[in-house]
Amino acid sequence: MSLPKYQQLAATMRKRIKEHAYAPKSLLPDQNTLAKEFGVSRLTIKKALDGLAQEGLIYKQSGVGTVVLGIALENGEDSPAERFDGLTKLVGSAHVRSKILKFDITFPSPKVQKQLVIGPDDPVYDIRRLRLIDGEPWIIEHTYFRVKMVPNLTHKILEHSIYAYINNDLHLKFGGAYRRIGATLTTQEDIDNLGGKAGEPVLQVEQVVWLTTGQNIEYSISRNLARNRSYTVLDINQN
Amino acid sequence: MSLPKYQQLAATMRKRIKEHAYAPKSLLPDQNTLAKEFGVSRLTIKKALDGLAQEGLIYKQSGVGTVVLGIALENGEDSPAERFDGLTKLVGSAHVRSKILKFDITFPSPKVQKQLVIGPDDPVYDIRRLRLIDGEPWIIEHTYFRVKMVPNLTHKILEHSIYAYINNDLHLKFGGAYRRIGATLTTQEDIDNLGGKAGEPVLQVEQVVWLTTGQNIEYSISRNLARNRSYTVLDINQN
DNA sequence: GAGTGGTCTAGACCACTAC
DNA sequence: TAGTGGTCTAGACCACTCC
Repeated sequence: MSLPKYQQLAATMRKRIKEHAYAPKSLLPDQNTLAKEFGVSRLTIKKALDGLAQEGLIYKQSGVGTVVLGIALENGEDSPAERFDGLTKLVGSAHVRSKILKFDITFPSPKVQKQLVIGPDDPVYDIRRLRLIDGEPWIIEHTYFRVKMVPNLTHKILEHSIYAYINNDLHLKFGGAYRRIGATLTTQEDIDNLGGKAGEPVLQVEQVVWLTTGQNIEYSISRNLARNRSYTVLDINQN
Repeated sequence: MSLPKYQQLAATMRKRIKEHAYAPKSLLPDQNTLAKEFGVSRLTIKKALDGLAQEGLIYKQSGVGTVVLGIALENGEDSPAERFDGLTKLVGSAHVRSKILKFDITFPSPKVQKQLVIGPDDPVYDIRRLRLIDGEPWIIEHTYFRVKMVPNLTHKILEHSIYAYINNDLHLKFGGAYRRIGATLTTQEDIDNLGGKAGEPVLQVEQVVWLTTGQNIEYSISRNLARNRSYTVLDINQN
């Protein structure tokens, strides 16, 4: 337990809320009372509550108090952090397999140059993988990595988790991603690999991922049959 | 100017970053230096920087410093706050018109009961609107509001902005939303109203909106032709 | 070892809500 | 008027990175 106090407090409070030790729609004890109970300063309590507010578990209103919401609970743990762990960690590596459809090095097309903010002479890996969950075809991923930033990719790595390689072996950290979600129809490749029919709707997620250094590392397009997966977002209104 | 100091500081720093007074990829002055420059405590500086980090403008690394990223800039201001202002405010009320396709009161179906967490006897408005931007059909919205929470809806309100009515007249505040984005094909209604063809892909956004009190207020399904609009997400990796 | 950001405290004042 | 959460300070110690 070397977590900072405010995170430990947040965990405790989260547990109490989920176990309804604090009833939904009721007011939490005020921050001074909580500070005394836990033997910490009020600011530390506030910081813990700030985190819970961002998760949508509580709502704080000056002059009134802190209300227990308990809504985000029902919509299935949608921790934003998991978004950067890749499919393998999300579903569990035991269930995911990858079939490599293409593994090339090329110079980037103008579109890829623009997305990765690189010049035409900066080579990229051009990868196409079919991701299977429990043997069922699920997603086609078309990914471009800068060779300079993700060197020495191998078939072996591609068959497992690229993200694990980037995090654990290259020690690179994801800073964020920009995603565009759209609807399209099946292409011949979708039909061949995903088992779709002609004219079936397909959900497409286009994304640019960058590191904490601000450098773009990946541009990818993921496609799956609409009946297999949708994209969910939990949006908490700050202000 | 009655904004808190840390927000004013954040605004100043944001401006400096966007004007490249702090060059991208360079290190910001350290927090103690900034605290002296602005004549505030270090914690206030940190709070300002925390905000900028959440926007994806900078990245702070303990033991190193604070790097200027300047990436989110290019992807077009995607302020999450705007998500709760509705289409009218997003595009500008001068450009938006609404054609009311349906305006009823009914008892909720089992599905709507589940989404709004209400009983079968709690009446809801059943609204279908075609939203037009600059005269062009854009989105079909199928919306359910609890009558108890959004009383006295009129045709006049529906033709303008429901969200403005909820915020300004009812003084209710949105707490958050849960959205599911999926891909489907055109229905007959889409073809009739959006001008789509049969078998064309449609982007569908299903959402449940709740208030700061935790009560669900709205369940809605929005549909638009995939060629007209996609859904974008900016995702910053916390940790 | 020097410098960075992260955490934490004790105490203070403020704006807001409610009665 | 009393109580709430929001802000802010000055000062302290820590873990971490880099030289």
